[in-house]
Amino acid sequence: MPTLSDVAKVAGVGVMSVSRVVNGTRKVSAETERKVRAAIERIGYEPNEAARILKGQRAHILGLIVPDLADPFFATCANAIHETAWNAGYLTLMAASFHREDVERRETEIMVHKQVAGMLVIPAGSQNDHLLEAQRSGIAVVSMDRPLENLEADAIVVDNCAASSRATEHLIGHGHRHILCLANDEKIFTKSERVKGYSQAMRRANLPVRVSLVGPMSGTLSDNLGFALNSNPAPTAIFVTDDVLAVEALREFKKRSIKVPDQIALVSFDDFDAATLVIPTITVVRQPVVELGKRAASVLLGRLNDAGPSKVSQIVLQTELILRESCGCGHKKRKR
Amino acid sequence: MPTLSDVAKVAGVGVMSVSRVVNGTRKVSAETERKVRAAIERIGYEPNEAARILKGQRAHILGLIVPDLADPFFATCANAIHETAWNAGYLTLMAASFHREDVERRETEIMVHKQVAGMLVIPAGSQNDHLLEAQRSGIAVVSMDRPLENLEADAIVVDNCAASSRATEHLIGHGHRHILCLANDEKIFTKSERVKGYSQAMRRANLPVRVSLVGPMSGTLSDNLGFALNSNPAPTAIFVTDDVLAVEALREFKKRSIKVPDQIALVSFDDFDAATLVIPTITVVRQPVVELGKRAASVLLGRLNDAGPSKVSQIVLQTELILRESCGCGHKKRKR
DNA sequence: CTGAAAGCGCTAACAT
DNA sequence: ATGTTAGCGCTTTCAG
Repeated sequence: MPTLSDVAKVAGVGVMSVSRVVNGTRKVSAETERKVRAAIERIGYEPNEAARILKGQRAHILGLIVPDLADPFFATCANAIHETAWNAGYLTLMAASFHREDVERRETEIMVHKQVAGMLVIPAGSQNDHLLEAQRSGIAVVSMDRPLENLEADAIVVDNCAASSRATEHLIGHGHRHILCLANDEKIFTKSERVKGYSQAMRRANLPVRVSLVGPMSGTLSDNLGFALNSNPAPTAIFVTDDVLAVEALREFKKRSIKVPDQIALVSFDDFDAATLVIPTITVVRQPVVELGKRAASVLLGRLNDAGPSKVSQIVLQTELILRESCGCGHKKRKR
Repeated sequence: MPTLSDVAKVAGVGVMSVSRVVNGTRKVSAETERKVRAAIERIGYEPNEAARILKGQRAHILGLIVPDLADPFFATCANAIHETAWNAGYLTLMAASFHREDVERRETEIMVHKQVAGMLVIPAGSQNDHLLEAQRSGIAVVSMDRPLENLEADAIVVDNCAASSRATEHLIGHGHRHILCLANDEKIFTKSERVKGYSQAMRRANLPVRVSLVGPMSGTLSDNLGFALNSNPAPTAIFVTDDVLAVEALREFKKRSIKVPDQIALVSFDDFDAATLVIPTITVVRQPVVELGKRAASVLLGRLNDAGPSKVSQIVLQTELILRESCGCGHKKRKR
């Protein structure tokens, strides 16, 4: 591996001239620059990042922490971030917090210690002082999908609330008056925003708000759905706050031989492969996942270049309601 | 950030004693060790990796390159690798090659330059001299999913061929004699192994081998499937070499109102969410994705610890044939 | 505009 | 068993 002084020797100049050319730090005579560039080219010099970091510079690496790298939503996001970063000359150090705040904290500390240039996080919890710490040590932090509460940082989020209202209103538009909202009982920002959006839409239409929570504390989906369907008046439509839950609900309907959308209409958050394969196809809210990642990376990269710490931005991305059959749209008149 | 000499000062010993305690390089008196550990604890010292790297050591980072981080197969694998590496004290620098050999090459170079401890690769192409280069510079390389041709390296692969034979034989067992193999026309190791496995099974049973290739050079799935179905004798069963293709094929059958498995039976490679949601549910070959990642990471981590360069290993993982309805199993007698 | 020297934090090699 | 010195490749500082 050729070093900077190797270049200097070959070019017949001092090491600092080489350093200045490489970094564009200061004016160098055209003649010197030419010689240096030629020498670099000739011996194939690439700056040693470890030495730069030792001198206090930051690595050309972005840190990314998501709850689970195997989750399609996060994976798609991570891929988009990697691509954007790569095009700007950065690699991405990715980590999964496994939905655990303590793991996220330790990973953050290590990344800070490794002098990453900036961090992108989909935070697992609400206690985010480790990110504050990172910011204090001069690392730009951008949060995605969920805003950071106790900390001023750029955030890119999706308008979960408006999207859920729109989806709910669509069901109302189909004439439904008893619409159940099926959600997980986890306290996750995106999920509670979705329940909120549903509730607001129902209240605006003077319809009864009925939320059925599923989870370790609230019982199984099968049980809860059973109660709801046997209640009076029984819901004629259902809004599900995520794809995993939607898939489970569909299995349940299949098991109970309940016909969608005739007996019960359904709209789900998150688009998923199976949504266009099952009969009926499922109407969903599609999130701009790739854009979420790309924008987050762009914002972060922007911060790295601007020295001036401009005001933090909160970007809210809009969703798309993909109308298919499960909501009652589409004239599926063929008998089967 | 406290440094090694800070620790030395606090502990009242020389820097080397501290270094020795931290790295366990050599014997240190119990007394010294105690003092050093206390000092480290007190001022919260953590070794500076940049300085270590500058001295020629390797980073506590594994490099991972897969064709596409958003692909569920690769993402699951990446997640498993990250977890295994994390438990061993390593972070993972992940990159997507976007199925391009030149990108993979550049990413490899950068990772080598960053002094990663080892590399895990699902190679995008067959020209793998960049990985050879990495090996030469002392970095352990492990390939996954696809073996490396012109290079001696540990490899963890799935027995695509045997799995495909077994799937095909299952269809034969159902009495099918005309079985079509539907595959992509890309020249990817795993995919051609699957076609091979199908072909071998057919030949062993003295049945005609019929492979229908789909892709930019070979025409659309819709067209090719159309030809095949209109041929004489028409296939009564179909073996699909991956989930994406299976999903497309199912859409096509749905469009043409062809009933699975009555008119045509189907078995697919790769398990996928929708496989249990559609009617009928789809029989698939399930790959041990998580194990693939975990084993690959373990093998790599093993190499980092053993100084002795033992013989390269090739681990072949077995698959599971998940019997569902699309192959003709399961007595779906209820009329619908 | 350019160069020489000092030192970032660490460890290999040499002293003690 | 322990301490001292030199230097990894780079940039900051200070002279020229």
